[in-house]
Amino acid sequence: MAVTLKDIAEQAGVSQAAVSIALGSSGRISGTTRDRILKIATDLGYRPNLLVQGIQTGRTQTIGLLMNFASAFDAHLFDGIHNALSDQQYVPIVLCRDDDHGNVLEQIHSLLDRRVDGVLIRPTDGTVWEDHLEAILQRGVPVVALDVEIQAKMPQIDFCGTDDIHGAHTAAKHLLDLGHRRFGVLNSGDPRTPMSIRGQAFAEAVNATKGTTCVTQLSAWNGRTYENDGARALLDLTPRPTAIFGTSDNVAATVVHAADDRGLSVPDDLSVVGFSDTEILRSSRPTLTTMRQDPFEIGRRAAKMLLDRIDEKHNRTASPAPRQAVRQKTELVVRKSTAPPAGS
Amino acid sequence: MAVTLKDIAEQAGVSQAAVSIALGSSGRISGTTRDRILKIATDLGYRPNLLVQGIQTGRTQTIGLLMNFASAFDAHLFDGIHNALSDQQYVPIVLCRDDDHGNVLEQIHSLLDRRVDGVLIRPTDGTVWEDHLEAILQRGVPVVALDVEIQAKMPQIDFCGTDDIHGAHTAAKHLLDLGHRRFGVLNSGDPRTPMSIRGQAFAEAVNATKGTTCVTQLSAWNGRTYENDGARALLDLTPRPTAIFGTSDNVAATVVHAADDRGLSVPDDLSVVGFSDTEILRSSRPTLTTMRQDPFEIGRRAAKMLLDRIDEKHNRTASPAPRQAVRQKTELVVRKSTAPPAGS
DNA sequence: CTGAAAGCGCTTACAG
DNA sequence: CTGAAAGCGCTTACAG
Repeated sequence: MAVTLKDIAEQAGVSQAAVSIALGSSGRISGTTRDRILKIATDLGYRPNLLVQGIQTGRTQTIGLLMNFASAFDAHLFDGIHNALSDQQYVPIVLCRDDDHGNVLEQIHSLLDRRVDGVLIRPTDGTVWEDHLEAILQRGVPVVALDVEIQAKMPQIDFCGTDDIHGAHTAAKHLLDLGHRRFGVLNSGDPRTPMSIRGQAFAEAVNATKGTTCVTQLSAWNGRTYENDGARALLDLTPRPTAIFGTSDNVAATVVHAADDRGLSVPDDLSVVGFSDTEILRSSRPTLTTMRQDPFEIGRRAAKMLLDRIDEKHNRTASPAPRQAVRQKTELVVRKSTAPPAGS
Repeated sequence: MAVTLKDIAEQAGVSQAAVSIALGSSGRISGTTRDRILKIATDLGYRPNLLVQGIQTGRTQTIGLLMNFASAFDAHLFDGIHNALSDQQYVPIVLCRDDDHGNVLEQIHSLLDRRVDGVLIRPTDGTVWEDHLEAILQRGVPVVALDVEIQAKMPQIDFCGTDDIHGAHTAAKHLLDLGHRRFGVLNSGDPRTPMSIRGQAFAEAVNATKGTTCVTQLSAWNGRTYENDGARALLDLTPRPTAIFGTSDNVAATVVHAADDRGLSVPDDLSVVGFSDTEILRSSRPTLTTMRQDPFEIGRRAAKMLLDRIDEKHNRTASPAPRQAVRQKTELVVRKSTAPPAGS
């Protein structure tokens, strides 16, 4: 069906090996025959079979991507990854946590069986990644963690994500500078997630100032949205916090809504800070003060790190570079949801 | 490195072909040796090389997926696809429109070169898909269109999406029943998109009732969010519409915001209906009346249709089934953004 | 019922 | 500088 090297070889009157070499980069074939072969290949619409090349060269130009999609943040992460990959003719096989078939190990094997050159993984949910990653590392397949750092900082696994601690400190400073002293933090469950890291860093930062209080609440994630319960609990405190740090824009939005339900005005009665600067919330009322992340750039950078590792593995020149952990800085975006506390 | 059939054959003292047959389904090997071979395979941790199997059998257990991610709707679409695929040990190579590398044809070749068994495609943006799809169809690779129907209804391309016309009619009926007669429709650019189809169907439905007016406006999509300009233009009409149909939840949200900016109350001064029932907007204020879609089910169904076509192709029993076009019904969800017009 | 051989479409040593 | 051969790890006719 498809055109093969053999077809070209027959038309050109040379061996199949000669065609393979002519089409390859290692200019081993004289200019004139080479041009002739190339022309025939083009005319016939030749396309290499990447499966065979993969077997032969040990490179499939394919990576595995393990991540879930829920928000616009995730979408941008993917766009960045896709952008870096397509620059180098790579494509991703994308697998996500599936409630019915939660077997991560099987997914990893599914990637390995297809001989992916590397794996990009966003290690969310409670999975014990350290165990599952064994299979990948044994095969010598590079792995990069995306957005969420793997708890046991394995020396073979690079990381690319956000400087959550710095971001949370900046948010804390913003609110402290405005004069706030009673804080609430709205967090999510898993201690490994960026959200938790932010929440802890925020609490540390405000606690370093005398005369402050800071109460942390958890917000339940039902798989699709956050519940309002955590936000309500914070607003029911006596005395009520004057400022609440939402560890993501989405939980921050639940605070705004809960305040609205109680007739509290943001920012007059309550200041709210989010984290991410997701576009979808840019039109929220009031507009949200937040720490801007650049998920596209995180995705792009992470994919590049992975591609570099893959190259490194094939050009066995020097010894491999040490583990890299890139943490991108966030930027404070002040909008209408923060103000000095009432009566200050 | 990896365990091969040869390794197993040596340990078992049989030929490599025997191992291949023993591991396959066609019980051609006697029970006792077969069990022995299976045990050795398990002990050695044998995993088949799917690249080789792909070359050999013509099936890679891999499909190509061409779609962009932006909203939660897209994420659910993907979840549904993933769910159906993983049921059958399939994985998707996911490619999306990339502003810098917009060459769809190259992406298609990139999939074909990797010998995907089928392609699932969401034919958004202005691309002339009919042309690009040639390359796929020539190879005999099945294609299913997802969510957006390809304009020229090619007989080889199945479709799975939403019954937009029925949904728009239902929305129109809801507002007409409430007593509205002056309508606005907020739409998006491309006439092939579901949004446009909904807008037209809505206008038709209300125009079928005497004494109604219906003005359509376009809302600009800046690649990440919708601008408010279209919504403002509708609110500036004299007389102002009493009800606006947003052809997606996101544009409906811009209407609510624009109304808010003008001090108009929803639903007292203005009724707004959305389309999709995206979770992220369930917490909007006021909560939005909308036509609920089930993107998970659309994705799942579309992927199943594709897998069926792939099977059909390999089990050349009967002649192929005719083109299928599945349009899922939507459900009207009445919330707080719709009410009878003022003064009625 | 089982083994030896051919073949899938390439690349890469190895001879001339 | 070029051709013929071997090999990647499988599956599937084809002989015994």
